[in-house]
Amino acid sequence: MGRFDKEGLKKGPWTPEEDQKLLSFIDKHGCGSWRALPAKAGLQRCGKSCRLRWINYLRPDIKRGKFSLQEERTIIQLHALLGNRWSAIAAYLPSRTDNEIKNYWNSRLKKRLTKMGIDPMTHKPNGEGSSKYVANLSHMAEWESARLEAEARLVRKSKILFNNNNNSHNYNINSTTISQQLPYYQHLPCLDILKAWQMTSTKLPTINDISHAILRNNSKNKKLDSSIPSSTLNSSENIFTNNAPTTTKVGDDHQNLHDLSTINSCFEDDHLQTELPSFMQEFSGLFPEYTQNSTNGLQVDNIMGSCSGDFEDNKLLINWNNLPNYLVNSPIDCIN
DNA sequence: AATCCGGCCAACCGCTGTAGT
DNA sequence: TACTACAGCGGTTGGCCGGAT
Repeated sequence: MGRFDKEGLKKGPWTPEEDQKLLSFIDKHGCGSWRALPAKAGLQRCGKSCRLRWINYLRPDIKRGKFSLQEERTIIQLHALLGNRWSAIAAYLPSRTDNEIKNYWNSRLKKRLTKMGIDPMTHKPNGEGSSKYVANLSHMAEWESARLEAEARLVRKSKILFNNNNNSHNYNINSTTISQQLPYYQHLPCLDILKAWQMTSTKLPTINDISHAILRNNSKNKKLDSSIPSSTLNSSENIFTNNAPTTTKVGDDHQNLHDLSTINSCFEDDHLQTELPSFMQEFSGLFPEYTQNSTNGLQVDNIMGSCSGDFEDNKLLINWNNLPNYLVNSPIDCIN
């Protein structure tokens, strides 16, 4: 049964016995090194194959079965924004794997769009199509790419911080947690903060907000059991409710002050504080429906708080919610 | 009943980016 | 700085299954 490569490693479908071996090994030891895992687990497979089997099939949080209408819509809209970046799309559908989404797209959604007269690659109508659909997506694409840029910048920052303050993030390598399978940046406090902000905050955070939120998050996680990764921030918790530095009373105050100065210097030490406001200005005129009339718009007096000089007098009305969330909830009649 | 065909999906392959040395 | 090893990603393949003929 089964195929074998020239090194004697098994290929092809996994048997229930192999699954069981892999599961129980990961349960006991975690999945630190995929290369070393098969030998230790008694499997005649390459590490890559084990990793794939775990990520795409055995992981306990995987949702199997039919995609819901909402999920379909999310995939279509995110594909319009992100293209074939399946892992990025999967990040917005946490219980689905990139492979599953890719398969679903290739086998069904692509064909469905084609049938509707929409080019599945460009998301533009081949002939007469829905202009509303296309107009929505091109606006969204602009916003999303801008947002991704800003997020990437923050990730770089947080990575620096993360390395500098690494002693506050002691992940338990041996614990079997799903978050271990996430890309490294999803472990970083900064994105947690952005996520939480996007879901809960009614105002834009300033650099100070972000800095203090990072500190609170770090301090909180110092107290948690080490088996709980720091990325498990409760999405319903608004970490921006406490903005005043002097009232931050979490963890060791001395350490907080030290961490805060490190964070602030990181934000100050290159272009972030000048880039972000000008980049926001660039986009402020693009979408009048978001900058002027949106009923859900947010009054933004000073996007970068005290860090921005030029931008202080500009008042924008921006719906600065998480764009993919917006997309998921926005109607696109032509699809359903 | 046998064969064909298309849909579906798990798994593989090869490339790329990154961390470690 | 260059090199190596490895993880992760997206494209592709292969095989199973069910419906049509």
